[in-house]
Amino acid sequence: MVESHLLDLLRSRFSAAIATVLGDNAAPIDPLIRVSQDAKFGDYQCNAAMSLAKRLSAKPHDVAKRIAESVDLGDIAEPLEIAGPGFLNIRLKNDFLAAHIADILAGSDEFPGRLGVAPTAQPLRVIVEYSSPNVAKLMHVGHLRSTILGDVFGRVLSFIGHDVIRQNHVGDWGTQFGMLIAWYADHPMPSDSVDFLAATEEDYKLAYAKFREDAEFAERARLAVGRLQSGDPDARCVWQQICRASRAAFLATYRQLRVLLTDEDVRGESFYNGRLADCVESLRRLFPQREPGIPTPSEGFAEFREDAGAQCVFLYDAKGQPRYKGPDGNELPVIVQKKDGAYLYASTDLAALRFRAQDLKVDRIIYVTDARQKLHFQMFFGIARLAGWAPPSLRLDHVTFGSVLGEDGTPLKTRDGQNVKLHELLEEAVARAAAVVDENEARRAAEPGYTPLAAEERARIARAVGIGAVKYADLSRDRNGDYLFSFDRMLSMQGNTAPYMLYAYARIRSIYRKAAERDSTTASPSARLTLSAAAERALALRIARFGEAIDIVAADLLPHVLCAYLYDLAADFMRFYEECPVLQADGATRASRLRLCDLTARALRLGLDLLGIETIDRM
RNA sequence: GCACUCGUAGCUCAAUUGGAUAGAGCAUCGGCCUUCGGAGCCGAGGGUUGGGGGUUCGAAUCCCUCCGAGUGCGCCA
Repeated sequence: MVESHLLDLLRSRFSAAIATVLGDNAAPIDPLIRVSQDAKFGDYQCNAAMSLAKRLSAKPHDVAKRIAESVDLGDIAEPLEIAGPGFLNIRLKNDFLAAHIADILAGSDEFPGRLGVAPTAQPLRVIVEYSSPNVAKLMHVGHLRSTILGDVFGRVLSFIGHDVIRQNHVGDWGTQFGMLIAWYADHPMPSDSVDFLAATEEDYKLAYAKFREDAEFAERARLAVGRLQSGDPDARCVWQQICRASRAAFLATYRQLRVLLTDEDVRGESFYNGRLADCVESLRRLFPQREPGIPTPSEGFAEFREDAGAQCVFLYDAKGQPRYKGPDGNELPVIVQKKDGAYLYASTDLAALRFRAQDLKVDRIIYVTDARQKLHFQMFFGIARLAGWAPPSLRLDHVTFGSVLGEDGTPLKTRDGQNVKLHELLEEAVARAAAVVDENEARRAAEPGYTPLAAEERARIARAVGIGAVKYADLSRDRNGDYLFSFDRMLSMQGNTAPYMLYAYARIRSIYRKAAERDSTTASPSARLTLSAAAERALALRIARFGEAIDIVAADLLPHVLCAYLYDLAADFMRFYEECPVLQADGATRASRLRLCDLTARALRLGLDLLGIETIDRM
């Protein structure tokens, strides 16, 4: 086994030592290896002694001593230090650390370009369902987090080696199309321009107003729903035009956002239309009303029955009590078919899950939607499990996130209370970034020997910084909470922001440009690394820990952990940059430092790429 | 009423899922430009982790209980 991470390596060494201490037939114990919070406690620490003390009826300090005597770290760490009640502080040898990042991470290992991250031993087929905007409407801030987060999950899981299927579950079906079809029978449809969605969104508002005022129009709209669903060519033609133009607009936004979703990832609600009736009938068969007196299974059960004219599934726990209740205290059903016969999103989600499990044969489905839909997903997962459509081997995750709030702490809206259009928000971010770039250029123009940036390159930088800032600001927060949107903070150079990270990267590129100008010696892959300065060592250790962050993001779907790592990496580099001259250093030191720069740049670029953020050589 | 999320420095956020003296950025105050990009770096002050109990070697983290904020709860998605 390749112990690509230092953490893995230490775990296995300490597990062996603890096994020795405990004796032969003891169950394996987690060695509790943690990263030390303070450099004076070493690089890592083993915290197992305290918890083992009681079990061995010995003093924690003595247990720590026995572990320290048993563990084989001669080649990788300085002698262990026992501190406090029984902490074992581990300080890696400089030579080992240098060799580790040079050999394992530099691409001479079996996973070149992966910075030491090995592909998973158990690749799974994973669906990531995200973004999911509504056809005939502009995307707004409400779609931002799902789109950005879902894209990172797809990138990271794919990087880890899983077979990722992206699904854009767009809202392209439903009663609103009746109104639009009826409306466009009397009015021209907007052309497939960039403003198509803005126009259809306005038309929808007009159609909806007319629907409520004009009984004749309302009737035609209702009939149009039926015509669409029964495949009437005219109705379908209008619908298809709307869907096609909408998709083109979505794709433009995805390109702008550097999101990987393509036209082929679109599998809208309409796709499942033909499967809904069978889905509901299957539920009716699977969940008959229970005879009284039959013992309830431990996992609970479901009942299918009509209630107030709607076809419903009711969920019960192991005691036969309703799992969910409404505000009136009555049991709360999942409605799978309305009293007028129409289907709802619960039926669509169930049909989609069946399709994915049976036809796409996936091992895991990740739904990226906001936290407000939590109850829906709990109920829907519950039905899918009880129906057997989601067997225990199929992992289901509802990845939730909070709302985007404005500076006043309320959900982000325009002054007139409208949703903020996504393209407008992104354009403003790029415009603000461009202003900063221009300001910086104007200041630096006075510097001797400065070659100004071409207008085209300035624009490219502004896009990378502006879009990167919006994405990074979102991703760097723990997704569970709401998050305060602030252009000023996200475009700030200080702190955990995209510009700070991009600046660190650009500084490294600048060193390489300068090195190439002066003479041709840049980093040679065989250069020996020496870590004599504190800043060199700290940077090297940070680089070696790249895989730890990736592991956490992949396991817990928490991108902010990767952001925090990259911030620490960039900050470590900045300190190194201040303390350790690279190009002025001579011979071996210079080669070694160039190597550190190269590794830092690679880690930053790969990390940011997994976050869907573009790096730039100058800014 | 029930359920979920959250409450950490004046502000915006972390805390490797139970580890040592709770860390960053902003703001405030003070240092560093004849050296590779100062969009930078270093330092100082700033905390009863909403309150109170409990669990244990050890709690921001787990349990109970109050307080406060947000969200959801039958035919929208």
